[in-house]
Amino acid sequence: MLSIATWNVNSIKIRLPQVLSWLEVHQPDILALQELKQDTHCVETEALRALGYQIAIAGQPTYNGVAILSKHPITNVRINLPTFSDPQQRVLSAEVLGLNIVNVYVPNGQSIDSEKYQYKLAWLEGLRQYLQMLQTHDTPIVVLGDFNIAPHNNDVHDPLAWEGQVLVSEREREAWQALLNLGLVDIYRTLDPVNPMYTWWDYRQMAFRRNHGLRIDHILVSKSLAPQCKNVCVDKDARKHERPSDHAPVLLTLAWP
DNA sequence: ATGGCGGCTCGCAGCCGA
Repeated sequence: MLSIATWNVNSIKIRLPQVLSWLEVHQPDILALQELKQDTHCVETEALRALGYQIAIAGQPTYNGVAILSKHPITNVRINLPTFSDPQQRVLSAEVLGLNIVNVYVPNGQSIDSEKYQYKLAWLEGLRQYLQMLQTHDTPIVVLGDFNIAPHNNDVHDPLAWEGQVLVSEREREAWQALLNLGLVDIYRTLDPVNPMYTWWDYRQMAFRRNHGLRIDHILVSKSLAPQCKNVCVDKDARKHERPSDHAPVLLTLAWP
C-alpha cells in the first residue's frame, strides 16, 4: 500500500511543527505541499529529512511555493508548467515509484471580473496541455494540490451564496471538466459520489466550527489507477489545531505497485 | 454593505488569499 497526501499549509514557516507531527502520525509515502510562502533555500528541511523524507522544493517568498516530500527516491523533478510561462512558483512535478506526481497550486482568481481570473483560466489551460502531454506516456499520473475550484454544488456549503463567484464559476468548472476529459478521475468523488466534504474553511466567522467550507483541494488519478485506489480521506483534525492552516490535508491510499 | 481572519512585507498599513 502506498499513501499520497496533499496539504496547503499557508506558510511552511508557521506550519512546519504541524507538518512534522502530521507526518509522524500518518507516515505518508508522499506529501505534496502548497503555499510555502518561503524561498527554496529558506525552508528548514533538516527535521523533515530526519523523518526519512527526500524533498524537492520550488519556493518563493510571500506567495506561492510548492514542495514534494517522499520516502522513496524522487527523480525527473520539473519546476513550472512547460506550457505556460509563469514567474509564480505553482507547479512541481516528479517521478516516484513509477508514478508521475504533479503538485499544483492553481491561482485563486480573486474575482471573476479581475485580471487574475483571466490568468487563472489561461493557467488552467496550460495545465491541461501539460497533463495531455504526460498522458501520452505509460507512467500513471497523480495530480494533486489546491485547485481553487469547487467542482459541484455538493462541494460548497452554501451554493446559493456562492453562485457565480470565483472558485465555483461556470468557466472554472468547465476547465475542471477539461482536466477530467483527459482521462483523469476525481478520486474523492469516485469513492464517495454524494456526501458533501470540504477541505477549506475561511478563518473568519467561525466557518470551520459551522462547517462552512468548500472542497477545493483534490487528487486526480489516471483512470488506470482508479481501481487500485482504496481510500481517500480529509483530515479535518488538522484544521482543529491552534494556528491551523485554513486547508485540511487530503490523503489517498492505493495498492501500488 | 462591509468586513470578519491570518499570512506576508526592509511592516507599524496594506495586499492577498478563498
